[in-house]
Amino acid sequence: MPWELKPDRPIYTQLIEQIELMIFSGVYSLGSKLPSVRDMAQEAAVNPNTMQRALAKLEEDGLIITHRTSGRTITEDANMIEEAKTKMAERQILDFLEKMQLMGFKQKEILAIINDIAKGMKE
Amino acid sequence: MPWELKPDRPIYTQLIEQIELMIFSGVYSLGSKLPSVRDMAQEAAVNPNTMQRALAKLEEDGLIITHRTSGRTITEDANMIEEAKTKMAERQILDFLEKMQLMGFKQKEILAIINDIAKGMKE
Amino acid sequence: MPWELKPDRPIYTQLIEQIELMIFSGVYSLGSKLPSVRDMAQEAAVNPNTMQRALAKLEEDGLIITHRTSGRTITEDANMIEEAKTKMAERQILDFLEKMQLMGFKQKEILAIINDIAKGMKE
Amino acid sequence: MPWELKPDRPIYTQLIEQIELMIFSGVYSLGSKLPSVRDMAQEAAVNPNTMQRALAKLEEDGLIITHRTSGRTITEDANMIEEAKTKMAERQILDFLEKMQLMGFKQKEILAIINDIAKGMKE
DNA sequence: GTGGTCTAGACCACA
DNA sequence: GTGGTCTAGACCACG
Repeated sequence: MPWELKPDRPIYTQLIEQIELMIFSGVYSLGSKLPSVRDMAQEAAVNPNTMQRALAKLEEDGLIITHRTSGRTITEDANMIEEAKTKMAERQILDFLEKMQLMGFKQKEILAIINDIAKGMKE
Repeated sequence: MPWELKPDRPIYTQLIEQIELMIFSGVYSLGSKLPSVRDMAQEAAVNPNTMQRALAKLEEDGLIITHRTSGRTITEDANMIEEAKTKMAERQILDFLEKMQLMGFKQKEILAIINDIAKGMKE
Repeated sequence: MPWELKPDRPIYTQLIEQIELMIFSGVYSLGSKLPSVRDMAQEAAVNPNTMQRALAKLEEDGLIITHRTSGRTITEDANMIEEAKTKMAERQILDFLEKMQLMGFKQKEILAIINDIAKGMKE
Repeated sequence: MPWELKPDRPIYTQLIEQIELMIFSGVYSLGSKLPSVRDMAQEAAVNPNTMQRALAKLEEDGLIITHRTSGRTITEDANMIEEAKTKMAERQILDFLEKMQLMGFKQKEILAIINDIAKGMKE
């Protein structure tokens, strides 16, 4: 899972998204311990402050728990995670549909196209 | 066709999108002349600099042609337009599918969800 | 309204509180424009980043609205402000009562003491 | 008397508060001997260093006396204790009243609110 | 000139 | 060694 950071959006938001994805997909499992801020920052080739900002947001959202002097862990609340996942998915979909409609595509067209493309992708 | 500008994203990108949409949907037809920057800016209730910036980007992409002494026209190259539209759509879709898969959704799930949500949207 | 910053708690939280107080008490009225981040930072003798952090939190809470390139204004939503004020008051009171009880004071005692002291204060 | 430690504030300050409370309320009476640091630490399920730190602060405030070779005792000076208690209470109350007034609450309002809330709390 | 982001580097409290 | 905060200074996008 390489850290892909593009310069077109704030880095810290991309960090948030990618860490969320790692949580959703089980790379970081329920209750497991996260590396230290400094380590994660180094691995992502990012300033520790930036990584800290991302983690702070994730904690605010309840996905991560900070133990003041002994690192951070992923929440053990599966519902919390499921909720965040659903929320993220909805936002993705709505954004996508809105853009496609702005471009003049009708719903039928969108579904047809996406169907076609999806066939060609790896499972 | 009201100009809908939200304050959460750069104005000029929204202008680009909306003008593109107008081109794609034929509000501005092939080869037709665009209003002056000032007029367009005024109609959109936007700073002329901002409108200027949007138009510059559209020209860069080949959708608009600037005639130094006589304003701007939409390109007459239908292929160019179709190409721009397709290109934009493809990138949207691929980005979307990739993110959804990273989140752990299978193709069937994605299609099911998007189908559901699309039903609730305005045509 | 001098900026009183003590070294025993994070500065940015103190900035948040003091700006909230200024909003609640009308120093900054509904819809009025705030000074620039840099100006406010200078006035409070604080790094602009720190002031920015405080203002970002206030915006997150809905008390302040950021206009991307033209400064910030206080929300015009009186309810929003009233709500924040009530919330802040409740937290103050609960914190206070909890501490007093921890110290062994009964409710009657607390009320008696506070009554006495309040008499001696300026209206 | 269970040791209630929350992870949101420094452990050692919570230890201080709880030990103070035990002194104020007579659980540890004037002149009585305290358990060893290790025992207290174990009972509170806390690192001995942390307990040590809390006791050091209490000694600094004069509530506890360290006898280099024979452990610690509570001070025999009743005035000292009463003074500490009163001092702490006064500061709590004044801070509280000041903040509430800054928020624009009149004394009557404060008393009314606090009265309401106090009713809902455990004795 | 406005807000937003990022970095580098430092210091602190805590356990 | 852990997270948290702060500063200084820089750069960027925007209008």
